[in-house]
Amino acid sequence: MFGCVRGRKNSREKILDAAAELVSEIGSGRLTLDAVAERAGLSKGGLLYNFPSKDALLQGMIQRMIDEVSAEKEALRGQTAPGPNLEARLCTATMLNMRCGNMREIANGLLAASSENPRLLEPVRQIIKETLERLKETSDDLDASLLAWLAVEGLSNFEIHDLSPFSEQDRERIVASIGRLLNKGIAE
Amino acid sequence: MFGCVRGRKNSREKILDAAAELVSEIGSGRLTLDAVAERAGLSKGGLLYNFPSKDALLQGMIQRMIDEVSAEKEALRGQTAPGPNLEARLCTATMLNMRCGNMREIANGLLAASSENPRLLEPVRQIIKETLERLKETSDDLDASLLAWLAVEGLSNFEIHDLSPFSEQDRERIVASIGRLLNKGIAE
DNA sequence: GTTTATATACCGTCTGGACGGTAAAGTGCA
DNA sequence: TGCACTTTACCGTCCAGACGGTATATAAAC
Repeated sequence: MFGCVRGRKNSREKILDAAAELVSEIGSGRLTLDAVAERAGLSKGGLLYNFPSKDALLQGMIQRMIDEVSAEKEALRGQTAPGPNLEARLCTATMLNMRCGNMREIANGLLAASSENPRLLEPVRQIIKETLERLKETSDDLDASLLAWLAVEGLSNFEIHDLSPFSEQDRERIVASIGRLLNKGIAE
Repeated sequence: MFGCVRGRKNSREKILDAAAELVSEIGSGRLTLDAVAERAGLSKGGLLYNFPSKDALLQGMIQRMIDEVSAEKEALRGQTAPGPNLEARLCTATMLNMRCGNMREIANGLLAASSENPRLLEPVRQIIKETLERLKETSDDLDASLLAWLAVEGLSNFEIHDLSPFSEQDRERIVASIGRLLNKGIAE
């Protein structure tokens, strides 16, 4: 076909998958190059060829997360009904949707990065800043948008750390009330 | 005088202080026993006498955090005006108050623990579960209480990771709207 | 009240393994 | 043949924990 099948692209993806899996299995602090290499079906040398250092690997993980989240968000943008606080509804829906599947991996990767080297979170910081700016520009009810955003962040954080005390019903109720908040705002 | 000045009680506190400081200085993943010992003005052997393993140290850090937060909360209980959703107002105020000072240390310790060994978060999980139960039992407006709680969690998480995009004004505005949410609920 | 015994608190060194990273030697496609 | 990619073999450092030892305090025995 086109390009090399055992090419760099392919290995990189396999490595990032392996790293993400491992982080959610054994915890962010225990991620080692040896383990990633083995899981990815590659020698350590091969891993270090693709990512010349552990920092580079973590950076790669973060970048992929960012890309995935923003892809998910843009995908949702197409299917979201118009209405008030559109941007906030997109942000919250994106996070809430990704729960099953890669959400856990994503945020665990962030943890891995920040426990190893907080500076790696810089791109994330940037995204968050931009998100706030967009919310400020476009929200019909900024208070509601910010609260909804933060609540979803809080919920996600609970779920990431396996700290969530909520039943499925609880969660649905919360999601619904976030929706109400974004549609109707705070009372008075 | 009385007793030993270099008693266990004293050393344990010094060690926990040192560990908390270090975590917020160098990051949760880089905490080593040697560094803690040196910072605490103690040999490594002495450290390991007080906390027989690194796990035990992390556990100690978590327990102290829990105790501090709950003390802060009870202190606030005395000075909080009666009104709707009292428990939620206490939870949120506790978190929001502790920001300057030990809040950062506290949550960084949690990070250290969870990056090293996620099981250490079990006591925290328990606290969260209990908090939810109390909120369910006592809230006048459970939806508002949960949203407020989660929003504060989200905000705290941003601040912990140095990810908060909010200016001081932004933050005040958010705190105010959380207050309004708890007092007046979601519209309609 | 002095000796003996035991507990408490701490020190400093050592070691074995883990882990990040390097470098030379293949492998196979263009 | 050269280039992209990978393996194998290795190095050096860091670090948790073990261990043997010390000094002070408390208690018990005589």
